[in-house]
Amino acid sequence: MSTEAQTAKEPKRARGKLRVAALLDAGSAVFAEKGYEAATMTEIAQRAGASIGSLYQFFPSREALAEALFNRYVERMVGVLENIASRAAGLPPARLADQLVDLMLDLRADRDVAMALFNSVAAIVESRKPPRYIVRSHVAAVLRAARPALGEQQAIAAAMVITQLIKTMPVLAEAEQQGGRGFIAEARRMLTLYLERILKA
Amino acid sequence: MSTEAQTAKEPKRARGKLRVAALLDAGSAVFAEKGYEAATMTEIAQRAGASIGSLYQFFPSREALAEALFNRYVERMVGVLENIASRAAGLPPARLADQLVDLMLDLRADRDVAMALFNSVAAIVESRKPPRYIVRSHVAAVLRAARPALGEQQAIAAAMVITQLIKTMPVLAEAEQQGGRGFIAEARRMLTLYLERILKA
Amino acid sequence: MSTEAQTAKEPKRARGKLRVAALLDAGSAVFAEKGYEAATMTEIAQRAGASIGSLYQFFPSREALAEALFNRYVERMVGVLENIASRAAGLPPARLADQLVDLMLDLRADRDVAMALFNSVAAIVESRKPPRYIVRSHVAAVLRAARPALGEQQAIAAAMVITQLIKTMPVLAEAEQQGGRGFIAEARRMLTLYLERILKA
Amino acid sequence: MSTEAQTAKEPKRARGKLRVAALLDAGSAVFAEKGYEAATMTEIAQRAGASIGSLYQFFPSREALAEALFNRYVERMVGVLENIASRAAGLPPARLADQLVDLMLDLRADRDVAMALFNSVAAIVESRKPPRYIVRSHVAAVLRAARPALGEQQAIAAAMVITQLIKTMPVLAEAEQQGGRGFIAEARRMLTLYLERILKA
DNA sequence: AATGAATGAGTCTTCATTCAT
DNA sequence: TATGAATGAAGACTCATTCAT
Repeated sequence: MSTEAQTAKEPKRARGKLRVAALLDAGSAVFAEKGYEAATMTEIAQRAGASIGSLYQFFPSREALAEALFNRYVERMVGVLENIASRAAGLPPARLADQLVDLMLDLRADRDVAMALFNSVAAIVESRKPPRYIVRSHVAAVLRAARPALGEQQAIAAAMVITQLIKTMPVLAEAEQQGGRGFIAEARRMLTLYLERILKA
Repeated sequence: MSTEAQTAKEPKRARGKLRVAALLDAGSAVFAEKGYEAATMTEIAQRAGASIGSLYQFFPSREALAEALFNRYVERMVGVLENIASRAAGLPPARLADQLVDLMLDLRADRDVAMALFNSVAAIVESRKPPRYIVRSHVAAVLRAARPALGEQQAIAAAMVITQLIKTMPVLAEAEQQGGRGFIAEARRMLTLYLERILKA
Repeated sequence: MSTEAQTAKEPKRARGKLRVAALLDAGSAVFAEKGYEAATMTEIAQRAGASIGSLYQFFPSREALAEALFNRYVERMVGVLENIASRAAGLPPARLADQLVDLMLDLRADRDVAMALFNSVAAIVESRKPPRYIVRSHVAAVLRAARPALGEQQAIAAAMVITQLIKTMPVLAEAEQQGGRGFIAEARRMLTLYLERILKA
Repeated sequence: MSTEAQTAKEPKRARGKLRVAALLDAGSAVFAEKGYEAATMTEIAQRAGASIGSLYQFFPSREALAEALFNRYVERMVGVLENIASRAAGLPPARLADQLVDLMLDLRADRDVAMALFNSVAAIVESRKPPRYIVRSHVAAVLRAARPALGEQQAIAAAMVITQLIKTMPVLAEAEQQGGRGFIAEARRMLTLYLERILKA
């Protein structure tokens, strides 16, 4: 209920850091598999090889764990987007489209957790602006790096749609694993067509 | 293996039919608001003005209710898509894009439930092929109605991506309600560009 | 809770009698299969091809149905025992033992329900004396018919043990169906030995 | 098919062991009083002075508790029977009969639970062979200890009937408490007569 | 009489969280 | 710090029984 999830405690020693990493990974896996509500702290602790008490030592509530996981996702995402932005100038649209598509394919696992958590966790939902807009604004930054003349409003609107489109990559990837053909290629095409229009002189 | 959720029971009297309709609407609202796991049968019954026993009379499990709701969504979606297909021949790409975008905006409420359920309900996940592919294949039918020369494989791949793109409309619509500008217009543009390429002679 | 189970309503017409018979048979089957607590009125009605309302028309409570079933068992039992008593004079012990053993084997199905109900139904438990002692006293009557000189107290004590022994016949019969050999024969032997001693001049 | 009830969890601390003992005793009492289906986990927990959560900590389901109780019964039974077997050689039939009768009278409480559970619990019913045959085979071992020349098949058949007979002791004992006379004595007589025949040279 | 919808108390079971050891 | 036992509110689901049609 209470909106303000206590934040995770910083581990002071190496042993603690390992434990925290294991707990985050376990949480990531379980949340992704079962969703936020259906995931249980007990299972997360078990999968990390820790006791339930130990889990609560570092993450004082399930919400705190979820938030930590979500932040990790946003940080990784932002890291990659900044990297893309730094290399965006002069990149042909098709190449830029590839980078954005591959970004989501690479971070697929992270995205699964993020999705599972996004609509469920109060602390995340209420601080919605930050995470959602952070990613979008970094996509906008990529666009403006590729074409500095682009207006800010236009960059934001375009970034919004692009963000939504590339978010669906994991679904397409899975559909291909199930035997589908050419889904991701088609998405690259759609994105390329759009970028050509947006970024053209 | 056999996760066969018992299916909804058909009401045999007038009163029952009204009840079922009210229960479906309540379920739709609650699932959409809270997600599958967090939604409680008690709240759904209350919101429909029924007792918990009455809810279980017609939907023998939460899963059965979810499934019924999902089916309702697919049916509505298919209905509209068939309608679009019947009028697709000769329609300019921009018009077709509008129809597809508006479809999702109109069925927004239904789609919210569908999203909430899709990844959570075993019965739906397991029968995933039908629902997911049903919508996709109807989008493909629209494309082939607009341009009969389109190859089947290509129609399917394009339909997949288009389906994913239009699925994000509700998010864009909500973002606009929160003050954003031009998101949906930008999505129409992306889709139009893509359709022009796909459907061009 | 209330100890006094309303008794079953008498059907006035032929159609009603058929229905009652079907309900009793269905009740017998379901109680025997699942036990008193686990048996549900709904299933009993269904198995009899009747609606739940129809079931309650004739048996105003689950307890009333159980009691009717139990009475039917006692009546059948008593009927056979009276028949045996009428032919008991001069019968060799081994023949008498056979009759008693066969009695239980023949009424096996009835006995399964009776067992399922005996310890569970308040109305039966509280009126315990009648049913339990009725059977026992009829066994005692058989003994005294076979040997009139037998004292009443002794006849009762012997009848008690004999009753308990023959009650186990269904178990032995089932064990033989599962591949066991000679169980019932051995029971006949035990009973014969005992009767020889009890009935000898 | 696989009705594998999760089994009881072993307590790892002293406090847990006390709890488990109290829970087993409470379960034993309640199951014996009300039968498997009618016994509620809430009442069992209350009677053990524990919270419902505490009960489920060690017995993850009602079935698991029942199974643990049943196993305890079989173990105790087997313990006594092995003791009897070790002293059976040369014992006169009347003494052996006494031992077997007293065994059931002593373990009366355990037997009441066992009876309550035997026909109700899937996990027990399905593993029926082990428990049922374990007791029977230990009775057979007693017989062969008393008379080594006894054939194995004959020992088993006799043990089956003897097992069934002595199982009825609790009923007889209760009937005597209600004012009856000589029931148990008569049962001893029946068993003695049978053993004299079975064990005679 | 027959039918089936309505009710809601009561059961089992789960799980986040706290705390003693 | 680590562990695991304790707690109890909460939720899914059942079912005997009643009643309107």
